[in-house]
Amino acid sequence: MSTAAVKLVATPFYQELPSDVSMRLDTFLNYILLERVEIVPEQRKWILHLSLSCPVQEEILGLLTESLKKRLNSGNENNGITIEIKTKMSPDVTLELLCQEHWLQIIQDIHEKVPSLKVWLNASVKYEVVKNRLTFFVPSMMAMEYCQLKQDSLESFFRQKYGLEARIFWEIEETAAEEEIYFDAEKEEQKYVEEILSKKPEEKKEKKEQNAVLLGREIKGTPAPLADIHDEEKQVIVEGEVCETEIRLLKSGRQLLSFGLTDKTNSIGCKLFFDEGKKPLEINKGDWLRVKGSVQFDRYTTELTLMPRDMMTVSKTSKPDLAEEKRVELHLHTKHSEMDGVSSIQNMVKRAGEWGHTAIAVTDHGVVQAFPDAAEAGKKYGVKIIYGMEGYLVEDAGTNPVELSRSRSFHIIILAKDYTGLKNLYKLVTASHMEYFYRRPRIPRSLLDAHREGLILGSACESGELMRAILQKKDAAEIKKIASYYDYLEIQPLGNNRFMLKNGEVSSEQELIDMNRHIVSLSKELGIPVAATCDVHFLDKEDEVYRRILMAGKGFADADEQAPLYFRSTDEMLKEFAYLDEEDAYRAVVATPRMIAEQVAEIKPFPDDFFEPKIEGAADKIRDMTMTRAYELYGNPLPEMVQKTLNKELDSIIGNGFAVLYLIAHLLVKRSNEDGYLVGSRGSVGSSLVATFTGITEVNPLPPHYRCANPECLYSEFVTDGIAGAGVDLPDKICPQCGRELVKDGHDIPFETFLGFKGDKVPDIDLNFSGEYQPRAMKYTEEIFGKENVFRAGTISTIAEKTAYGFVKNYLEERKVKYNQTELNRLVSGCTGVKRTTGQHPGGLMVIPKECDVFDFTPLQRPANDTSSDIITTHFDYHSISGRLTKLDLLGHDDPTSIKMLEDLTGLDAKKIRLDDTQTLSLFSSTDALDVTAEEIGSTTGTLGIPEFGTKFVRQMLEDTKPSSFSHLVRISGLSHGTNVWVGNAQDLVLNGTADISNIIACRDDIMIYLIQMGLNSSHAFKIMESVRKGKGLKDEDIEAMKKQNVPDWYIDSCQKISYMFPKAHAVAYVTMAFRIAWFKINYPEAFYATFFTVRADEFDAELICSGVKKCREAIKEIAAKGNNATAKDKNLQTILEIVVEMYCRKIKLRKVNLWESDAVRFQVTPDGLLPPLSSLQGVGETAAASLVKLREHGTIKSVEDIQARSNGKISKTVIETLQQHGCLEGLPDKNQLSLF
DNA sequence: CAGTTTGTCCCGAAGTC
DNA sequence: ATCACGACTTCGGGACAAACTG
Ligand SMILES: Nc1nc2c(ncn2[C@H]2C[C@H](O)[C@@H](COP(=O)(O)OP(=O)(O)OP(=O)(O)O)O2)c(=O)[nH]1
Ligand SMILES: [Mg+2]
Ligand SMILES: [Mg+2]
Ligand SMILES: [Zn+2]
Repeated sequence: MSTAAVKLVATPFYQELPSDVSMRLDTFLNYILLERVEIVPEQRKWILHLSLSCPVQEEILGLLTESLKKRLNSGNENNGITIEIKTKMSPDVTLELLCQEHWLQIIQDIHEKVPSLKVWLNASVKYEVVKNRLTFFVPSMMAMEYCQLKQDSLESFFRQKYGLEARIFWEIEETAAEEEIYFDAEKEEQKYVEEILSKKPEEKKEKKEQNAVLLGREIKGTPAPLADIHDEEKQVIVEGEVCETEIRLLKSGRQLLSFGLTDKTNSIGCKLFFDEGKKPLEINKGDWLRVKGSVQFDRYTTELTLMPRDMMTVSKTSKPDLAEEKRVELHLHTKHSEMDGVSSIQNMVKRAGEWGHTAIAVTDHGVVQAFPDAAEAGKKYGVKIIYGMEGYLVEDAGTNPVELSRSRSFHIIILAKDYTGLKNLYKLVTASHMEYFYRRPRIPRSLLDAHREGLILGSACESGELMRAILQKKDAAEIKKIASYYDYLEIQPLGNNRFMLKNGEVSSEQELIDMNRHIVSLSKELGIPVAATCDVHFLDKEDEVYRRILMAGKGFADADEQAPLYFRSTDEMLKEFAYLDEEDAYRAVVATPRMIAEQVAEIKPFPDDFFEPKIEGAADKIRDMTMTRAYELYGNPLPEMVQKTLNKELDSIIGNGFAVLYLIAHLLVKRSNEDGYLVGSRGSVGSSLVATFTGITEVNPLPPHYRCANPECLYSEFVTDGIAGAGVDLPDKICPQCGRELVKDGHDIPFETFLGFKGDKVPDIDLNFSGEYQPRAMKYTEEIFGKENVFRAGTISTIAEKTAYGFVKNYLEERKVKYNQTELNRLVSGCTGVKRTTGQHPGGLMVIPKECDVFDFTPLQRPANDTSSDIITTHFDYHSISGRLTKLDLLGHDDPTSIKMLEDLTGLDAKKIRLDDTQTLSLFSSTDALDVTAEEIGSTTGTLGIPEFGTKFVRQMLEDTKPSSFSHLVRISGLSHGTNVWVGNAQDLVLNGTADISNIIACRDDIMIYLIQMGLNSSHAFKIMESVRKGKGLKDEDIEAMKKQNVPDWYIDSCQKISYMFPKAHAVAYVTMAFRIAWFKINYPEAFYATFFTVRADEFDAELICSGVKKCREAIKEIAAKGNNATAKDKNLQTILEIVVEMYCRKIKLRKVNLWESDAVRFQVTPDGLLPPLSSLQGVGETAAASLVKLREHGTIKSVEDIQARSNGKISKTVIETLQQHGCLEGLPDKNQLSLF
C-alpha cells in the first residue's frame, strides 16, 4: 500500500490499460492522483482511492474500472477480482474554483445524476458562488418548486462527487415562459426512472435478514413435517411458510397474534399473546419460519394449535438450479389455462429468475391472457418472456365446413419470435375464438399457414399431432411428413404420459421411452431440433393438490391421478431423460431450448404509450360549445373565475388528447335525451366545468355562487368566504341588477381530480344510462367511431374464495380426509385465481384510434365464447390495457329509469326540483315529512328506498350526524362508501375529538386540497390522493413528505386505512339524484312507491305482500332472525318489505295482481291503490307475464285451458298454479265452454 | 313413447364502477 | 345481534316443464 499519493500515470495500473482507454484518460492525467489501494480479501475486491483536482466524467471512471477488472481477470486465471473506484476532490479545490474552471463538466454531471434538471440547468444557466453557497437562477416559480425537490440529491451529489459541502440555493430569474418546460421535465424524469427500472431489476430485491431469532432462542433441531402432527405434543420443531395472519385485541387488553403455518404436507394454526401496549411481532404472509413449541388442543377453535416458544426466520427452502448452463422452459400453463393451470405467472417467472433461467415461455391453452402479467413479472425478475400459446390445430385441407367443425383438434405450441409473430398470434387467437370456436378456440391449418411469419411451431404433448400419429402407429412416411411441419419437436418426461398405461393406449413403460427415442431419431433424420419441455401446470410437485381439487370440482373421476406437471430445474430435467444418449439428452434439455429462446426477441405484449382517437375539428367544437354555453349562463365577458377555469381546463383537455372523448360523450348524452331518456352523471368527470357546459355532467364544479337566469341580465356573484360548502346552501338572494331570484349553484371541486396536474392520469368518462337505453348508447358509439374502432372491454372470471371453498370442502369430505381450518384456508387460497370463464365489462368501451390496429393492443373474442352473442370484447381485460387507450364507461343505472318513470307519472320535470328544499332535507334526519313515526316504520330517518341512503348502515350514519345542508349530505355520501372510511376511521376521530366532521376525509379531493394547503408539492399531493383512493395506502416517501409539512399523524393514519374513496363530483351527482327522489317520496308517494317497486324490487313477492302489513312485519322479523344465514335474496326482500310497511303506514293501498288490468312488469297507480304487475308473483317470469298480456290483447281469454294452449309453451303449469293461488283466475272456467253439440 | 334438447325461472358468484 | 359501501350486470348451473326426435 502506498502512503503518498502518486499520479495515476506513474502507477502500474496505468501501464496495464489498453491503449484506447489510456488515450481517453490522457486529458486528465495531470489531475488524477492515486491516494491508496485498499484490498478487501474476503470479497476479492480492490478499491482504488483517487484524488481528483478536476471533475472526471463517470463514463471515464467506468471505463477505467472495467478495463482494469478485465486485465486482472484475463488469461486462464479467472480470479474473480472486482475493482471499485472511490474519488474525492483534492483538498485545495474550492467550490468557487471548481465552478470557474469546470462549469460545463459540472452541468453535465448533474444531468447524468438528475436528468429532469436538464431543462432548467443548462450550460447557460445563471449562477453565483459565494464560499460554499451556490445559487442558481431559474426561469419560474414552477421551476424553482421543482428544483427544490431535487435539492437534496444535488447537495449529496456535490458531496460524493467532489467531496464538497455545497449549499444550493434557488432564485427566480424574471423573464422566461414556464409551463411547457415543467411538462417536459417531468417526462424526462419519467423516462429516466423507467430506464433505470428496466435496466436493473435485481437491485430492487428486498433485503430481509435470514436466520434471525424472533422469539426465544435459536432453534437447533431438525424440523418435522406438519403432516406428522396428529395429537397434542410437549415439544415439536416445524418449519414452513406463513399463510395467514391476524391480530386481535382481547377484552383483557392483551393482543392475540394468530397465524397459519404450512409446509404443504399440512398446515397448523399458531397463537402468540402479547401484553397490553406491547407491539406484537411483525409477521407477514409469505415469511418462512422455524418454530419450536407445544401442540395443544385449543378449546376456542377446537383444533390442535401450535404455541411457539422459540421462533426464527429461515431462508426459503426452494430447490436450486445449480447447472452451469441452464435450461429454458418452452411449454408452460398458468392460471389462465381454463380450470387447468393452477400457478400464477408471477410465481413461475420468479422461480425462473431465482434459478437464473434467461427466458421462460407462456403457453396457455388457446388464450394469451397471461401476457400482461408475464410482461410485468419478466421485467421485475429479469427474465425474458417468450410469448406463446398452446393452440388447438384442426386439419382443414380437403374438408368441408361441417367436417371441419367435427374433426378432432391437436395441441400445438406457437411461439412469437418478434412483433410480426405477436400480431399474427393475436390474429390467430381472434379468429379461433370468433370464427372457429367449437368447445375450444380452434385454428385451421390453412389459417396458421397464412399467418406463420414470425412464429415458431412446436409439436406439443401427447395430444399433439406428432405423438398421436406415433401412438396410432401411422406409417413412417406419414409421421415424417407430420414432423416436418414443425420448427422443433417436443419430448416430455415419462410421467406426463404415464396415464396412457392406465387407459391402455400404451402397454409398457418401455413403449413410452421408445416414443421419445423415436422423436429423437426423427429429429436427427429430418434435421429438426428436439426440445424437452415439462408442460408445466403447477410450480412445485406439491402444488398438484390444487389441480386435483379443481378437477374433482369439475367432476373428473380421475382427478386424483395427477401427472407430475411441475416446473423442473435443469438437473431434474436431465434426469428425466437419462435413458437417452447423454449428448442427445443435453441437447434436448439445454442446448435446443436455449437456441430457440435466443431466436426470440425481447418484445412487449402491447405498447406502453397512450393513444387517443382523433376527429377533425373536435377540439374546436368542444371549445366553441363550451364558450357558447358559458356566455349563455354567465354572460360575456365571463366572470374571471369562470374564464380562468375554462382556460386551464380546455388547455389540459385538448393538450392531453381528451377532446374527442368529450365530444363523443356530449353526443351520447344529446342523443339519449332526444330519445327521451335522461342521463345520470357519474364519476370524476364532474370535476370538469367543460363537462358541465357540454352536458356530460350536471355537476357544476365552480365555487359556490349566484347567477341570474335572466338572459338580459346574467349577473353573477361568487361567494368564496367559505360560509357555504355548496351554492345551494347559500341563502336566497334577489338579483341586485334586475330583481329576479338568483340561481344558486357550484360545488367547489378541483378539476385536477379528473385529469391530474399535467395529464398524469388517464381517466375515463362515466355516464349513467337507463338500463333500457344502455345497449342503444353502445350502438351509437359504434356508429360514430366505426365498428372496427370500439370494443367492449372483456372480463375474466376466476375461481374466487367462495367457489374454491366449496370445491376444497367437497374434495376433502368426499375423501374423508381430516383437516383443520388453516389447511382448508391454505388449500382454498391455492385454488383461487384460476380462470373459469370470460365475460363483458359492465360498460367499458375501449376506443382504438383509426390509425392504429386493434391487434397492436389485444386480440378479440366474444363473451364466454358464446357464438350467438353479437358482442365483441377485448381478449385482455380493461385493467391490463388501461392507460394505453381511451375508455368510455356507459353504465346502466336505475336512477335515470326511476326519474323518468316519476316524471312520466307526475308530469313534472325533476331538474326543476329545488335542491335547497328544507322539507326534503329533513327527510335525511327525520320521518316527520312522511307523517309516520320512527317506531312505525322501524327507521329514524325517512330515507328507506332513497338510493344509497336507505341501508341500515347509511341510515345509522344519518342519525348520528344529522346533516343540515346539501354539502353535508355530500360529505355523508363520501363517508358512507368504501370500507374503513367511517367505521374504524373517521367515526372514531370524530368521537374521540381528534377531528370534526368538517376536517375528516370525506372524499378524495379533500386529500389533495388539504395536502397542497399544508405545503406539499401539488403533484405529490395528487399522487397521494390517487394512491389512497385506490386503497393502496401511503409509501414511505409520502409519509415523510407529509410529516415534513406537519400533517398530523391522525391524518396520515386515516389515509392508510381508507380502502376506497369517492371523488366529490360523484358524491354530488348521486346526492342530487337521491335528493330528487326524496322530494318525490314526500310529495308524490304513490308515484314513488310504484317506481321503486317497478325499478328496484326484483324480489317483490305479491303473494306475501298483498296479505297485509302484519304478515310483512312477521316476514321481516323472520329474515332478521336468520342473521348471518340470510341470503342476498332474503336481504333484498327485507328492504322491500320495510318499504312496503312504510307505504302501508302512509295509508297507501296495494291491490292484488289482476289478470285483466295488471301490466306485465310495471306497477300502476290507480284510484283504488297501487296495482302490482303480473311478474311480481314469484314464479311468473317476464316472458310469461309478457305473453299473458299479449294473449289479453289478442282476443279475450276464455278459460284456463285457453291460456296454456295459446301461449306457445311460454306459460307453464307452474305459472298457472301461481296465478290460481293468488286468485287471478277466479271466475274463469277451466275449459272452454264450447259445446260439442 | 321414452329419451333428449330447449326454454324458463331462479339463484349464487364474480367482476366492475 | 354484532357490524356495516352500494349498485349494477353477466354467467353458469340446477330444477322443472315443454317441445322435439327417432
Ligand atoms: N360505491 C362505490 N362506487 C364506486 C366504486 N368504484 C367506482 N365507483 C363509482 C364512483 C366513481 O366515481 C364512479 C366511476 O368510477 P371510475 O372507475 O371511472 O373512477 P372515477 O371516475 O372515480 O375516477 P377516474 O378518473 O375514472 O379514474 O363509479 C366502489 O368501489 N364503490
Ligand atoms: Mg371515471
Ligand atoms: Mg369508469
Ligand atoms: Zn338579474
